[in-house]
Amino acid sequence: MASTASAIQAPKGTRDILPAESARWQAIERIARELATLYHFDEIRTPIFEHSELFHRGVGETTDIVSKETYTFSDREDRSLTLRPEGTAGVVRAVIEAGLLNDQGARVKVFYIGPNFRCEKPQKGRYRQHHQFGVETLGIAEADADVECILLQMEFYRRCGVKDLALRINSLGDAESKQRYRDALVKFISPAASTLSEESQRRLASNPLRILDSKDERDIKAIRGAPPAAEYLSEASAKHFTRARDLLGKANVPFTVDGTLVRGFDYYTGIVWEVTAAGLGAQNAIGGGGRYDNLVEMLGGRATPGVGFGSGLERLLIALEEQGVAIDTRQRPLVWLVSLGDAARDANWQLMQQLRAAGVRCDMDPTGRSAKSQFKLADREKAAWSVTTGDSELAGGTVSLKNLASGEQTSVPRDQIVAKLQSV
RNA sequence: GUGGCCGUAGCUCAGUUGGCAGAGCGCCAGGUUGUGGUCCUGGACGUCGCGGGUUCGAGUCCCGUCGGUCACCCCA
Repeated sequence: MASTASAIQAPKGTRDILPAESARWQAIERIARELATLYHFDEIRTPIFEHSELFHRGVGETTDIVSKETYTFSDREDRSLTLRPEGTAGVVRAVIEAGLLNDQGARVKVFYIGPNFRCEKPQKGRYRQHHQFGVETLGIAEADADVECILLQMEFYRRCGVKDLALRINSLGDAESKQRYRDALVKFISPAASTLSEESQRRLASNPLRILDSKDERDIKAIRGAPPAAEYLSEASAKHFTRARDLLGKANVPFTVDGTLVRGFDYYTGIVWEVTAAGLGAQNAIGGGGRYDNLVEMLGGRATPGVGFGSGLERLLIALEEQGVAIDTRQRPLVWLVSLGDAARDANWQLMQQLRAAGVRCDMDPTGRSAKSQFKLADREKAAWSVTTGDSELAGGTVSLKNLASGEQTSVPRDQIVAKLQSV
C-alpha cells in the first residue's frame, strides 16, 4: 500500500465486479440467456454509445433520463454522442438500420444483456453504470406478445429464486387515447394547479401524466378523484388491455391493475408494467416494460409495433442477497498440485499442462513454499483434491492423491493420474 | 440537483476533556527435514480519505473537498 502517488478510484456510482462476485453474475446471465433462447429470442449487442439525437427522439426530451441524466460528449469530429441510458432505443435503431423490419409482416424477437449509464446521485440499487437484461418483440401488435414478455420476465425471476414479487400493470392506451386522457387530466388538475408541488407544476405542461405517480402529498391530494385512464381508452386499446389481463390470468400470473402506474419514457403507448421485489429499499423496481407502437416510426423505420422489458441486474442481485437466496455458482472441482523440491516442481509443471489439456481444473504454487503452506493454499482456494509429488513419488513413479474433504490419501501411478482425475 | 449519517490495518471496528496508532479476524513464518481445514508461538502490514486552518501538540476541533451510504427526486 505504500505508494507515493494517490490512488485512482472508480468513478462515482460505478462498481467493480470483483472475482468474488463474478460467478453470481455469470449465473444469472446464464439463466437469462437460456430462458430467452427457450422463448425464441435471439441475442443482440449494440454499441454502448449512440448519436445523442437517438435518445432525444426516442426516449423523449421531457424524460428526466434524457433531459438531465445522460453522459453526453463530443467526439473529435464534433458529433454529439451519448452513453446509452436504456436499451430499447439502440435496439430499435439497430433493427431498423439492418433492415430486419423491411419485409412485410417481419417480426424480430431479441434480447440483450449490457450496461446503461445515467448520471444520477447513487444510492441503494441505483448506480451510474448499471446492467440490464431486456427483451424486445417488434412486429406483433397482439397482446399475446406483451404477455409473452411478462411471462418470460417472471420466469426469469423465478429461476433466479427471487421471492416477494409484485407485478403491476396499467394501460394508457394508444397515442390518441393517451392524448385524450392527457387533456382530460390537465383539465381536471388545472383549477388546483397552484397546490401542486413545484416539480408537478412544471410537469402539468410538459408531461402531466407523470403527476399521477408522484409521491408528494400535495400532488396525491390534487389528483384525488381524477378520471381513470381506462375511461379514455380507444376501443382497440381497451380490447388489447382486456386480452392481456385475460392471458395473464390463464397463465396464473398474479398481478394488480394500478391506474397510477406511469412509466418514465415518452415512447410507451399501451400497456406498461412494473415488477417490484422485497429487499431493495426505495428503489424497489426490479424490472419494467411496456408497449411502444410508435417508436419504430419515430426513429425513421416503417411503422411497426413493439413491446419489451428491461430488468436491472444489480437490483436482482441485491434482492437475492437481502432475501438470503443462494445462487448456484458451483464450478468443476479444483485440483491443487503440491511440489516438494525443485525436481517435483518441474514434474508438476508438466503434469499441470497434461491435466489442463484433459479438462481438469488445476493450479499450483510455484514459489517453493513448505508443504504446510501449499496445503493451506489448497484449502483457501477450496480445492477438492491435492496431488503431491516429492522425492519418494518421483522414485516410485507415483503421485499421492488426497481427497481434501475426507483427508484420505492414496498412491496412484503417475501415468494414471490424469485419467483418474478426469473421472472425479 | 437537495438533505441525513459515515470515511482509522486486507476486513469489521475501538480510540476518553486534543497528549506515544489499537483489538479481533485475515495474512506470513515457525512449532511438524513431506500434509490443510483445530491449537500454540512469533512476525509483517497505517500518507487515520484528501487539502487547508486553529493549537506547543490534531485520528480527535473548524472549513473545504473527494468518496461511501440512506432518503427525496427519478428509475432497472
